[in-house]
Amino acid sequence: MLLLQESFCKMNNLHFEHNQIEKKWQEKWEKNKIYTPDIVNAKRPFYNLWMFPYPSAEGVHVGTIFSSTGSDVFGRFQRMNGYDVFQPFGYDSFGIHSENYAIKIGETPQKMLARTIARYEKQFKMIGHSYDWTRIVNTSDIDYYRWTQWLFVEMFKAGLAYRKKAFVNWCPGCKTVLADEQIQTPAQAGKVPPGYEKVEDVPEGIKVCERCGNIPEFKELEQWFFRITDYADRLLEDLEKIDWSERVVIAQRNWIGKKQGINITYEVKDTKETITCFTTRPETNFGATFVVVSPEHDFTRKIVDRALKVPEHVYQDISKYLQSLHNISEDNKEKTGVFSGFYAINALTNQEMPIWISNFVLTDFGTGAVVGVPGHDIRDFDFAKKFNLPIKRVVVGKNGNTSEISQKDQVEEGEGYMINSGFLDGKTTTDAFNAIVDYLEQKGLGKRVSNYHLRDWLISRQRYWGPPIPMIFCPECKRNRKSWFDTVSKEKLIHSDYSDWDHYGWYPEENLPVLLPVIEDYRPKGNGKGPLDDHPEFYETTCPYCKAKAKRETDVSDTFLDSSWYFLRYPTVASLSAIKTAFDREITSKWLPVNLYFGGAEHAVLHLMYARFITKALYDMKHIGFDEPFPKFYAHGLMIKDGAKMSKSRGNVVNPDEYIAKFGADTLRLYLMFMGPMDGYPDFRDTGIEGMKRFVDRLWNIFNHSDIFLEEDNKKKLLSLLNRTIKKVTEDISCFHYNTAISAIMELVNLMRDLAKESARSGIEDPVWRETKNALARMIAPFAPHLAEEVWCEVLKQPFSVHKTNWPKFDANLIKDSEIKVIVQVDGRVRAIMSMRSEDAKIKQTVVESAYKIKDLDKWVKKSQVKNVIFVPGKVVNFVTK
RNA sequence: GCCCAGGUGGUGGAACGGUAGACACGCAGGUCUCAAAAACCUGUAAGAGUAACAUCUUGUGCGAGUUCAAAUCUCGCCCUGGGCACCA
Repeated sequence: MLLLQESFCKMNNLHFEHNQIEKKWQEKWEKNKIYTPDIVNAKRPFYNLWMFPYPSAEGVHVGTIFSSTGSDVFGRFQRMNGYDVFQPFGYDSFGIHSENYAIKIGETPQKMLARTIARYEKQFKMIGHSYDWTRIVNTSDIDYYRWTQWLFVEMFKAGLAYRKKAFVNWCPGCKTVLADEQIQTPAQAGKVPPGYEKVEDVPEGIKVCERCGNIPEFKELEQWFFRITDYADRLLEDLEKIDWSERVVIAQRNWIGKKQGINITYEVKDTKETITCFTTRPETNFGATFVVVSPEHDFTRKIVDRALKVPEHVYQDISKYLQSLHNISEDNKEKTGVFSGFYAINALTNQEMPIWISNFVLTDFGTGAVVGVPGHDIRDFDFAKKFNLPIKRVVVGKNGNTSEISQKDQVEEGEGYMINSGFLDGKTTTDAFNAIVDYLEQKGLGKRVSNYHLRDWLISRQRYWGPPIPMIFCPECKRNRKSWFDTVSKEKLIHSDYSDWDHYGWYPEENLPVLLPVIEDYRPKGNGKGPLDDHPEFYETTCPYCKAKAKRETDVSDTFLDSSWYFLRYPTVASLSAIKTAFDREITSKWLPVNLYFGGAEHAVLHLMYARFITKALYDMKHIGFDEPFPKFYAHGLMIKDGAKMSKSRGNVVNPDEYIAKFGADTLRLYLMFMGPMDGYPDFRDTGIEGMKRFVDRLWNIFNHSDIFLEEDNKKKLLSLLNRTIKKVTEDISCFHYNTAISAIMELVNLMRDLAKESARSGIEDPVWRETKNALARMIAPFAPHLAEEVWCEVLKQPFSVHKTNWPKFDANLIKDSEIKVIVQVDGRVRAIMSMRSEDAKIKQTVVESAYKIKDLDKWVKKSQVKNVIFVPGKVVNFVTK
């Protein structure tokens, strides 16, 4: 026995030689294509999708691996549950990130990407993910972006793409347009804008260019837009029918920002003019005392143009005021204003309300005009105070809750007076709202409307590295106009947003792609045009319809368009039909919608919104048969380092390569998954990874112990824990609680280790021991795929591959313990723990009786004192004396 | 200002009405060794208490409440992280 104990210690000194073993299996998996499902004939398709990365120059960091491993664990789990798992991989390689880095290192994006993609592939293969490497999608490939262009054309044909002048973010440092996501707070960007010393000195609300730290300006440019606002209601309503992480649903709901209200039209005294104001609180309109229009409002323009006559001194005041606004910088949010000289009539009260012109009102929200109800709105109140306008409150009945207003006390001090609207008494705010809106609509004074926070999607980029927008401007052509009429409803055609829409035509589908030419001067120019605008050999063309001289669009599309449909491309990409279509109809209906989408919550209102929109548009065009791309989306958290998001500019990026080399991919995977819950924000520290390496070695040692003889009770003990572990691990993986799944496995391994120590015998292996190892190898497979495969094939001598075997099943009968613990409480405090037969523990009388027999219990309670006994079968008995 | 997610040992975290701190990391002591590393064993919320056990008390950001029983449910605060924000 002593000798065997010694041999156990020796055995425990075995190390899992990850370097050779991991590489060996990675090669064998790829060679045998075990992760490549039969796309056409698969019986139980499961599309397991991870948000594809953009191949950044710094390579993969551990934060990326935290996320991708989370997805991979689930894919491997489902594969072992008998699904034909399709887990593809690709690169979001067209776009501003890639281009910016190429500029920085003075190389073309094409050259730079060839290198970074090769590096990414190598790194991802080292981690041992079960990707189908035969179906790579790369958004900058011609075979991909020709279909992105096709998608653009389809959107245009459906009336969902249009041009208008718009203000865009312009970085004076980089001399280029910036995407919204490139504008960050100085703290996020880690950059201090010019004129400030430290990040802390910069006032709140100022955002900067993530690259150079300059404060972006607004610049008016003519741009292509996608009409996502047409889908606002559906994007909102369909949130109900998808199973997404709740926080992402809430983020989308807020981003769409639907507000129901009414546009009330007021007549302007002594003119034929009217002013329409949007309000969500019409029930308080009896308390309206003024109207404010924005400096850009038509009414203001009419005064400036002297179409509306005002006394000369008023005109001068207004001119002076408008002039002063030009000197106010973007970040100066001080409210100023000037009286317009006119009055609007409140039809509800027949009162005259002075009309003011002020930067208090936003031009592009609602109608650009606001009715001021200072008795019920804090900002209206501030405005009224500042310019000495009257303040009125609307009386509220007992049940009404209309009067939650912070400045109530001030108002009641005598600043204003109360009036009774008759619409509020005894009503809730909603009832009052509906009553007044019905009333106003009947009288023809207003119209129910909804306003949204969501804006149309600005799709043009004055950049080089993206798909050229496949449009042609033909000064002559009328034929396009005809086609345009055929496909688009009249209502959309007369939309004032179109400037010269009737001269734009799409590039015929059969002529796609519009190739992005290889040019040397690909840097952004800073004059509001893309680099392609310097290349007549690119933009000079003939109209495909009338053969007149025409000009190509020289802007490229937003990178989010590339990623808004990539999941449709994956299943088709390796097939023959991929040359002829963006996505094969049949294959698409077999594999989509995506069964599980796994990715970061940071894309909540960008990628995830755009992808839903494009899917709905394609559904309406009858290209696909579903209108939600991701019925199930799991939002994982984000790995943190030293309290901040990992990023190169912060210098806190952790490269996984050295950890993989030193500890192995399995150890790193286990470590990352064990750090905390998948939706958390774990701070990466390498102090614990050695402990995980120890666990991997311990596992390896356990598997290499076969000389184990188990006593009967140990056998029972092991079987019971094994089955419980299978149950727990199965449940935990199903809901992405990987950290507790791993700890359950650790508990099983700890028991095995204890048993191995006391049960070593030479030449005998207990069947229970072997069964346990067999199940353990399969349970560990999603987390440590290499170790599991090595053990499965080389130690347990099972047929290749563990990743294609069945997930272990538990036997509910073996989980039941014959002895269970019952907690004995007195007044809710634990005073004893009884061990008893599980059948007995379910019977109240038996439990109570045995509890009374416990020595020392009378220290806490006497039978005579007990007023009540609470009994939870098999768990608790509580003696209540109070 | 609004919305969301969180506050549990020295650390990451478990438990999410029924033994708070599972599982780890770290630390301390020990075994083995000439020594070290590796491996293994023991201890580890705080306090009281004991020769040593036993045992008790207090503890899940703060304050109330519901309950036989609260980290968990309810209400009100405080703090941290994230998102949105001149949105009428």
